[in-house]
Amino acid sequence: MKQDAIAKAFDAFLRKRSLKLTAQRRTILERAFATHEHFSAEQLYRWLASESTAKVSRATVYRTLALLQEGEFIAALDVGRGELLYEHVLGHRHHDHMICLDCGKIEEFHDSRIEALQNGICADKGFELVNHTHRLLGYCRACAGQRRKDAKAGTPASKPPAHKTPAAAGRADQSGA
Amino acid sequence: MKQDAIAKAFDAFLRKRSLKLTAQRRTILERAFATHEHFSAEQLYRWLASESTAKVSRATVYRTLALLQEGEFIAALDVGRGELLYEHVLGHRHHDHMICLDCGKIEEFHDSRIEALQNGICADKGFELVNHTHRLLGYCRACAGQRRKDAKAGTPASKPPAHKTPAAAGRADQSGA
DNA sequence: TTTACTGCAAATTCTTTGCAACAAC
DNA sequence: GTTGTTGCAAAGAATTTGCAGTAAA
Repeated sequence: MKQDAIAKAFDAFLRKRSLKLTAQRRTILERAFATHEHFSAEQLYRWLASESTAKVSRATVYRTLALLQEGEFIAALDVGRGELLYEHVLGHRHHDHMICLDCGKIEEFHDSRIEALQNGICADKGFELVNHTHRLLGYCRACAGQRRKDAKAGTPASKPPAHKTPAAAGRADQSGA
Repeated sequence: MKQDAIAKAFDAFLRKRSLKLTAQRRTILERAFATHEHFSAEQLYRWLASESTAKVSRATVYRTLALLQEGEFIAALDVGRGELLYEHVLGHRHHDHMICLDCGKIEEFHDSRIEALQNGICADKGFELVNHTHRLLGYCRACAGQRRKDAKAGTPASKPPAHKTPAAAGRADQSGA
């Protein structure tokens, strides 16, 4: 889906709710759809601060991301690091995520057999499914290989994930409960 | 699994890491295993504050919950309300969750066919699975029924979830991304 | 006695909000 | 002109942390 169509859809969405299409909203929409990575609010804010001439405040970034989420232009993903990541979804097929606990890499997967089973479960319980998140946490091929090597070489402990705030560590551990 | 066996396991866990079994830790462990509901750190803190004679500080509650999580005595679950909920897992079979967006009710489900498919996907990608979370968000039977009734009666908007902080609303919306 | 633990209050992190100035429509 | 928006800085919420005193082992 190209920027143009997206912009139009956003405009329509805003119009439907009697909201206004401002320069900031346009900027944020464009930047969000210009990347194919997952990004955080802070990340997007910094991109705009450094790349763009027009500056947008953090507050507006948060407010607009919320709006884009409501309109299902983007979706939020909690990778367990204390902050939410976003990805654009308009024009993309639904998928779920495999998250590497070491390097943070996110791979996407989709399996319609799983989704079918999921629907069956909901039907059985009379549960009206709105959406779902299915996260697989573990080590990507590269990191898994490295860890095996380290283990053999006698580096017993795993190095701490090269990531974010220690504060977020706990949240990451949402062990498949 | 009974309290006694659990206490023993905790003791062993602590001993293995040269940590000490304190009165506070014992109190927290017991209370966490005495409930069959999902609870937050704050909830547990308040339970202890009101029910128990020995008072435990919030900081210790957080610290001990983290410890119990590491030892896989309990697991954390993010229901998208800005705080983590915990449930004890020691001696319980793994399961996933269906979360009602209206009343907050949590139902558990388990489907080994899904887990098998999941493992297959990981094998294909060389992903070493450590754990997973599979959350189904929607409306439980009771709330779904109520909503249908409201809709017919001409109560077009959905009442706001009778829950927590508005701040958490955004996080809840992690639309199946 | 040594080493770890606790409570307190202050600090952090991400995110939201009140409000006055401002810009779409 | 209206009505919705922005930016700022202050407010929040959940959780963590430094430190001095306390208690297991």
